[in-house]
Amino acid sequence: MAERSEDPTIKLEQELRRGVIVLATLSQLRTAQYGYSLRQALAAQGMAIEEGTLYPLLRRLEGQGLLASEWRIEDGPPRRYYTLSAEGVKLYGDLTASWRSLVAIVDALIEGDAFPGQRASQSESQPASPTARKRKSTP
Amino acid sequence: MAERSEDPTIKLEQELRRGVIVLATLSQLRTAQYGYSLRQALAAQGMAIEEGTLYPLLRRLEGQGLLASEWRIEDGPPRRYYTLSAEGVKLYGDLTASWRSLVAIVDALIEGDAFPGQRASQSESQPASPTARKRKSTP
DNA sequence: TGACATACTGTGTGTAGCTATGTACTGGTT
DNA sequence: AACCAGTACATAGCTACACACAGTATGTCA
Repeated sequence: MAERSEDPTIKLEQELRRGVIVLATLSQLRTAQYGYSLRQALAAQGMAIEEGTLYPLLRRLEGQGLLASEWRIEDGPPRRYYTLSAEGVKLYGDLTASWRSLVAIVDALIEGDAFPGQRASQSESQPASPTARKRKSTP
Repeated sequence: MAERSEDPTIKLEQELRRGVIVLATLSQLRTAQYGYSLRQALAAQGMAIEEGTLYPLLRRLEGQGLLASEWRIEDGPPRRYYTLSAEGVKLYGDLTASWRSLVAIVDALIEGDAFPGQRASQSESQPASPTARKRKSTP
């Protein structure tokens, strides 16, 4: 035995969260924050991120020119504060738009054919025909 | 050896989509489908998935006991039809719930402190987390 | 007979989160 | 002073996975 991680639910939920980690991070960096406070702020809102994930992420985003950082000395130890760069602001806007359209698509998919129990919001826009797609007209 | 998109936007949007691929796939398998038709159905609803992604995914999910499959011979070539197993149905329910709570969290984050541009006013779907956001860590 | 769409399989690669660990400073307690 | 917990950042190895880029084979139509 000793079969670990045979519960796919956890892994898949992690995968779900994985995609939005960057978006969540950027959303908090509209005001300057340092890693530790950022992590606490995210956790307080239900979006916990491990240190080993967050710190490399911040450096990666900075390396891509999306964040700017600087060391600041206050009373405590030196802290590296991160903020969105101009490029980061633009990307954040793009990502937000992508997020909204993705939510619309997925919501439509999971409510596609009636599923009892719960409903989330409106989903009207898809005239998707369930059958009759055997033929594809191509230019 | 082709350097693909140095544009981080593309990559990050891919990461966004990555998490929901399983959820989208499962949502369509409440009725039996084979890979190719599944792929077309998803693409028709705005959720295109590459073959090299979808087929291994289906086998992986089957290996985890979430899907059941069988070959069927009809007029065309043999097709492997997939459907949700009992376990898959349960996981699909769990994942859907996770998805909804994630959407609520992320929506709260990106609307956290007013950002000009666009807003999604009618997305008050979940009364899930009336948490005290606007947390500000001030040392 | 070719050309193309259909339908599935396989391999390689790059990205990236998670766990675990290391380093260093701070403030409080004994 | 020595210790320890919390703060704050960093790195290494492991793992999972989406995608590109092939292949293989069948069906249909000009």
